Amino acid sequence: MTEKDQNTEEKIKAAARDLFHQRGFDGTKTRDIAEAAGINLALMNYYFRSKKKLFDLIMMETIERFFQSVLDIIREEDDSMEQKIQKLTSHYITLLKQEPDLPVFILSEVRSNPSFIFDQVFKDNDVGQTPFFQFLRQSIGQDTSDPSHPAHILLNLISMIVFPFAAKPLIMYLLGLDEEQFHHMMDQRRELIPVWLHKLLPSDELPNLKNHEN
Amino acid sequence: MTEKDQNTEEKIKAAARDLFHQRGFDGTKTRDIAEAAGINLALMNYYFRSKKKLFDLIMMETIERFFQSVLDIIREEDDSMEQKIQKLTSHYITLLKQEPDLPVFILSEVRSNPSFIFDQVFKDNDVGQTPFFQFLRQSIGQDTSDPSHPAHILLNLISMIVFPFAAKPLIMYLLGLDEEQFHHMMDQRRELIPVWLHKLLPSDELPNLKNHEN
DNA sequence: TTTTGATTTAATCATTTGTTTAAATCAATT
DNA sequence: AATTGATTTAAACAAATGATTAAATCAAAA
Repeated sequence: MTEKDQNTEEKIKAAARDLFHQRGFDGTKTRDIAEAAGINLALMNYYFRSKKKLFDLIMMETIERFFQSVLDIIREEDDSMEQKIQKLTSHYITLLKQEPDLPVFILSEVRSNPSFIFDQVFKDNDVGQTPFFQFLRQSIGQDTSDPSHPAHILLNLISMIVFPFAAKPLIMYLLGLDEEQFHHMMDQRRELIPVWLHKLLPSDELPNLKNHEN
Repeated sequence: MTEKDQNTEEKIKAAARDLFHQRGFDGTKTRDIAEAAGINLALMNYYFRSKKKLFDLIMMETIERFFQSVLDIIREEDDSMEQKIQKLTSHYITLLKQEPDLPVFILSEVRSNPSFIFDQVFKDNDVGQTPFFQFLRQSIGQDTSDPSHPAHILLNLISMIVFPFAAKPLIMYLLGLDEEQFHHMMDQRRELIPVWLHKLLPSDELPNLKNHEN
């Protein structure tokens, strides 16, 4: 692996990542990747064996990058639940402003491949084994018709953060926004979502979400 | 157009709709459609000219079907805003429980084609020309940092309704739900979302969303 | 400088994929 | 029953697509 080779490999990965994120696996052609990376068609197979293997690599890196932050933020024991919510909201709005294609890419590729993608990524980092998620799953057994049930509240948090980016072109079209106005609205949601989430809870103490702090 | 012909045409459309909704345009092969419909490959071209034309037809019908209800519900002048919210929530949760593929299908196909899909559908029904959307667009010019700004509140409503279905496989995986538990949670959200939305507003009168009723 | 191994290229291959064609079949009318 | 037009079929085509090959190029080591 000389300097140039590494360079070529990275150029291919970067171009492939862009295209896969924008157009998905089926919508991306090997010749598109080669052209976007400025390399010979055969080099894609030389470095990554096949389109599918390249895709799997990028998919794994993408999922890992996307979900790693949840872990980091949730595990920080010095933060209160409110602080965690603020950090999650802020982090993901920043991320999605830069890469608005991520939600639809992940969701549309997950519908074909099922859980096996996540088994791969989550078994190493065991997101699911976090006290937070254990608490969540255990609470599923209980009455989920409670308006402040943790599963619903979490769903609402994720929905309010992610959906506007997933539906970005549609929202811009329907509300008649330009790129700048859209970003401005998302910046406002960075402050507003924690406020809204707080209103969804019965008291100031967030009794249903607090499980291992204060 | 004899009885049998109409039948064939409908069989093709039904099979194509299923496959396009599940796998998108690029992921659906003409031979898959033929096999699923139980017809000869050439009949797809005989009845619909090309895969693209068949797709465009189905896309238009799907979008129209999906958004027609918004219009019907929003335009009903005898309903208060709270009633409209209840009707919207209930209607779309019923629809998405039956067809959970719709959100990802629409969002992933819209990312390639831009607004031109909606121009087609919305110019006839002029969703955008509804007093509701005119009010919305006009209010964009004003201070959108207001926590109860209509654009944000509407975004939250749509997000809370649609996102859980868009992310259905992921949510089932992370929360460890089976199909029945997931549907049960969605049924609960039918009642809960209007309650939550109400909490996001400053007073009982929903001052920012009421524009042409009581 | 020569050698060696890695990298890059142009050309080609085999398969998949969307579409067409010409003949066969069917169903209604004469 | 024969005719007519619509529908269905099997076969084939051309282009697109993912992958491979053999030769050319390059860069470092001998």
